Amino acid sequence: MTGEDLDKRVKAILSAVVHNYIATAEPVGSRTLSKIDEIKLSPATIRNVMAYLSDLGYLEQPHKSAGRVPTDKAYRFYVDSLVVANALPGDIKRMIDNELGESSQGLESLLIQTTRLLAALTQFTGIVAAPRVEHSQLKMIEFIKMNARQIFVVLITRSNIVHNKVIDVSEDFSQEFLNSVTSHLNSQFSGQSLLEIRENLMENLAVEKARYDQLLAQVARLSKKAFELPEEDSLYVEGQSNIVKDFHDLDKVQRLLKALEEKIGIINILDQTVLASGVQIYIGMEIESEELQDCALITAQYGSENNFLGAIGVIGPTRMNYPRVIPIIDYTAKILSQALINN
Amino acid sequence: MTGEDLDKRVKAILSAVVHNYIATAEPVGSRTLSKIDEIKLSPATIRNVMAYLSDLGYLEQPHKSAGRVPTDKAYRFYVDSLVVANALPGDIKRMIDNELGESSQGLESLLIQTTRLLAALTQFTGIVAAPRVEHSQLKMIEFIKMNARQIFVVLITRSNIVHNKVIDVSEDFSQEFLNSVTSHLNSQFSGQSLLEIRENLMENLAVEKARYDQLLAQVARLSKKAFELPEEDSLYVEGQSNIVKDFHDLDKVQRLLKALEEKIGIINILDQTVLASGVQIYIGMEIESEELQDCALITAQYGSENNFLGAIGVIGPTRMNYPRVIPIIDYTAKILSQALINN
DNA sequence: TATTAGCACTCGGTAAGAGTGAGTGCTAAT
DNA sequence: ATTAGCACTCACTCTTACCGAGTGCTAATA
Repeated sequence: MTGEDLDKRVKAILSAVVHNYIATAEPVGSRTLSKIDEIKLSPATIRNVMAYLSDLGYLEQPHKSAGRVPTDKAYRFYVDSLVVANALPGDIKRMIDNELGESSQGLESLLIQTTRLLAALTQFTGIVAAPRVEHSQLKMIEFIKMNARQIFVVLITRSNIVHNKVIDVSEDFSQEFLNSVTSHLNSQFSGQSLLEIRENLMENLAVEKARYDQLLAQVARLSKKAFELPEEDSLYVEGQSNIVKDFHDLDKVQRLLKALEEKIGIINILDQTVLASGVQIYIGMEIESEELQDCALITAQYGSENNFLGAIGVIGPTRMNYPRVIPIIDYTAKILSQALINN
Repeated sequence: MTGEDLDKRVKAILSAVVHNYIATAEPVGSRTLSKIDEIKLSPATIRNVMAYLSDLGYLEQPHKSAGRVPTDKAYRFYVDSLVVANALPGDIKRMIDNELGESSQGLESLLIQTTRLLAALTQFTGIVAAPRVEHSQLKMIEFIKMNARQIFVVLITRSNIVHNKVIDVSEDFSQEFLNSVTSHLNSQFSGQSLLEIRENLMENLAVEKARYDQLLAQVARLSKKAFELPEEDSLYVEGQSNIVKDFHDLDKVQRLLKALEEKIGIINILDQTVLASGVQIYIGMEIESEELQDCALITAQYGSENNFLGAIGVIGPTRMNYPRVIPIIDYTAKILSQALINN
């Protein structure tokens, strides 16, 4: 990304600054580095290197007589040079296993639990994007008549994920009739993605209309309604209160909370994650959202190898402890995926 | 509650202090009152009255040389003396009608939308407790077989509210068999509350066990699982970011956010509301929760006359604008109730 | 030639002191 | 019963001074 190829010693100092800043949240001075580190250099030498790193845009000074603070670029370097992520401590592993292992809970409560778990383990804000409906493949659909005007639709995907909703109808269909419609839909569309089904149905609808067959046209309309997609994929957010710890500016806190409430911006970012594989890290300006500056987003997709369903992650300050958080996200995504497959 | 019967003039001054404090969030001094109000009295006289009110516990001074601030007791007096609530402005009325009027959305999204609406209109934090399952009456139950080990249960109540979940079973029941079970359950239990049904089933289970009839015992276990209640009723919360505006203390903000995350405490308070009728107001210490001090909670139940389902409300600072907020809660609850009945 | 010691300089943060003003309680006059 | 007058309180703001961590630059050193 940035063509710079830094000297080994320069890299060591940059890493040390980032490391120290993550630990203390205080600007790092040359004296501190000279003392603490195995980089046996005098403060003066370190100052030279730091000035160099400032020129390259890796470090910043809050004001002239203060130590250095890492920029987004520095965090990016730091994260990229973390070749080996920390191993996940056994007790945390066990916590994740316990929380998500016991199955027999519905999708929704499983995802909520995952979100809470992420927040609790990382002490940041946990986010989980629910599986996207439109690309999932139909396993079966079922209609249950509620009353003359409403039908309850249950839709089960290949991944055993259940979606359901109520649709309004103008005609009073009998349950027997509904059953015949569903068995037809099941045999015709089973295995196709909801998006494909929708397209097929649109064609059908046109054909039936042309035929002037009242009943069939009604069935077509009914089916179309049943496969209509929800306006908005849902996002679970937990642990907002952790934001207060990390940002001491009330204004900043409010804008972050607002951004989390609006959800849509974050869903868009997570949508990218679902396509990429493994743990993804977005730092500061790499997140295109205005409000999420000074934040880092660590995410991973979940689902099975060839069928990724959604993404999980945490949002925290750019100065979060990456080596600690990354393996948590990674492992949680894996266990969640398993829980969904076993489902 | 407090036996005090205040002089008319004293009441006027107390009201004026509360009113002014709600508007400005600044401690109110005697000079301010003497100027602004139609109470044509000198600051000195007002000071006497204020000293009296301080003695009775209606007013407090942040420090000796500051104006007065209302206590919870003062807000309680103020709210109780609001005989006539403000009429709700037409445009707000229309907003509520528009947002909740258009039906054909599921229960969940309707409740979420209500929560958001409350937050948007009041600029405080909106909360909505979902209908409590256990007291609702069964209209019909339906089993859909997902696979050999899992069954999807749909449960529709008299109020046309749909609950659903996945249950795990050890036996591989056929769909036909499941249908026969549901038709039996429907005919036997339709109209009973879920709590009653559970009790009946427990008896059944005992009887069947005694009979050593393998199949019937299995059916009994299956039915029992189907009617098992969710561990926790759900609470929707929106507009947390508004908290930051009203509480300038970071620590306070964090504790409030935490309390909202935990939900259970707030659900308990709302449970009381479902039993009482009309708009309920809880001020400061009247809420038994530690974290919700300095907060007021305005709530109302929703549902039909003889069958209340849940409660809606807002949480804000005790110095919220009660005359403005109360009618919003009141009207929103009414429209939500209608939307659910029309459903 | 790379490193370091030395030094002048910067500047946020804290502390102390003074002045301001909104507000109070009390007393005496109306 | 009400009010004018007055001494007093105390948070807030502003100024001043000082401290110290940290810097950049230059000259000495290995």
